[in-house]
Amino acid sequence: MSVDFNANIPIYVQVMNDIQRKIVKGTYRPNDKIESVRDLAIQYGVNPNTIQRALQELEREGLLRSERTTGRFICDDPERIQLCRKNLAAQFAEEYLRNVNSIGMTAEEGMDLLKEASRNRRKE
Amino acid sequence: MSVDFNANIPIYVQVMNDIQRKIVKGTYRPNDKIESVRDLAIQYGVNPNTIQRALQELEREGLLRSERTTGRFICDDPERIQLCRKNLAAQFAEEYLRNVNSIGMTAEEGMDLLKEASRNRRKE
Amino acid sequence: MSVDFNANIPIYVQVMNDIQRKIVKGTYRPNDKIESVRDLAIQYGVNPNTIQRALQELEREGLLRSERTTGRFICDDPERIQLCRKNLAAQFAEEYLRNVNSIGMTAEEGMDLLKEASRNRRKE
Amino acid sequence: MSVDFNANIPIYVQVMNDIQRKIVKGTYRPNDKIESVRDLAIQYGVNPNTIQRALQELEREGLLRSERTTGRFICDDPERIQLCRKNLAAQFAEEYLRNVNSIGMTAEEGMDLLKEASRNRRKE
DNA sequence: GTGGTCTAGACCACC
DNA sequence: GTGGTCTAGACCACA
Repeated sequence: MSVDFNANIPIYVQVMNDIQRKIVKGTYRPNDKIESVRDLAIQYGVNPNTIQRALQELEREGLLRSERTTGRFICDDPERIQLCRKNLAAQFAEEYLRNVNSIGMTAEEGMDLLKEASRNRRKE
Repeated sequence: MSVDFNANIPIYVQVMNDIQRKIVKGTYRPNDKIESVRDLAIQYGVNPNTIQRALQELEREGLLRSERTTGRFICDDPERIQLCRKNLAAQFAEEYLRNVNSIGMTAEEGMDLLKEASRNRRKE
Repeated sequence: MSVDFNANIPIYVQVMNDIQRKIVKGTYRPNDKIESVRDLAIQYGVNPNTIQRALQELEREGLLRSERTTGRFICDDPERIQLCRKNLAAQFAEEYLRNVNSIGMTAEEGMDLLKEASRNRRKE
Repeated sequence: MSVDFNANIPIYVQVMNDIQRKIVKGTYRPNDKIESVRDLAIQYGVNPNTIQRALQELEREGLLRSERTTGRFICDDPERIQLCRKNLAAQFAEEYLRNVNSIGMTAEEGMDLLKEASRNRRKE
């Protein structure tokens, strides 16, 4: 649920991804006002500048828009969000296939592997 | 096939992953002698220090062993390599499930997505 | 025709420019009564404070005068308005020359460029 | 030649524009190494972070590329730079036409105005 | 109170 | 020495 700050990946990217996923998942809905930079900084336990940067990147991607002095808002175009969701999903699948392929597995083996992993997950 | 150096991931990690995958994939076979640091540096087009570090990490994981004067060799224990392969594969699957989940997809949807991506790949 | 609120330029400046241009263009004629702050706020879709500030600046420039209880009026001196128009025009030309110059174009090339842009505009 | 810091425009944008123009103008040539962030910060008399941001934006536009630990380089694709130059020029012309139009001048009057301004400039 | 900009200063991995 | 990240803290215009 929360974000780990252990990794090699810059914090602002982690925050960015987290928010992006909340948008495409629907946790944030189109046209919602997002929390202020300062509030998000407290929530994530990082510096406001770090949040600022994450939000700027999302703005550039068109998932957010900022209205000066009133706050930042989730993009109000559901299609754009859906497109982003599809892109993300395709990206995940592509990465997975590339990964299994790189260790000499066919896509079919990759599918079986996934089924098993999925079963294991359910048990936990 | 080759390694991208655009990414944010340190080059030595990219090299390390590439070699690791060649080992579990069988491109390098158990007990094979691996190319010299100097040769690998030329192959990958990077600084020898970078190769050095990548190989050190692989040694630490037990996939390589170095013999002082004769060079570095692939681990001669096929089981260890198989284990590593399984671990990698499980890791990939786990990551994929975590990803699709984070954008509100079930494992089933993830499977379908994968099938489609797999079909698209074949066409290319 | 209308005013964009995307830009980085403060809204009150945008409004100010818009009104100023309407004055020098003749949309507002000398001695005309301008709409009330409240009405302009509705027209532009912004906060009345924003309009208030824009009008104050125009007063300072002498293009408007306010009469306490009856409202604000366009300056009644046509010469003053003409002067303002010339200044604006010269400012535009100066800026354009500075711009093309900064990317290594001569004034002549700038003229040609303009002709072409003018043709393209007409087509749209 | 130098950059003014009076304006309302953020410093990083001013720096960005200045460098962009030097690139399209040819002051920086394709594949040139640009000065380090620290050096540019001294040259422009601003904080290194400010330079950092300006360069990042230029990278995003594809005019620069950064190679970790070795420095930043001007884009090595002359076509891309030419394209950028044309875009800038068209943008300037478009802006000028919009401006003169907004005060009720035709494109022809705008051309004449420009000729005059150009003559005045030469005299200075 | 909001987003935006800027500074000063620090630390890091990489080469 | 290079780019990159992050923090802490400040100030500003805007509504």
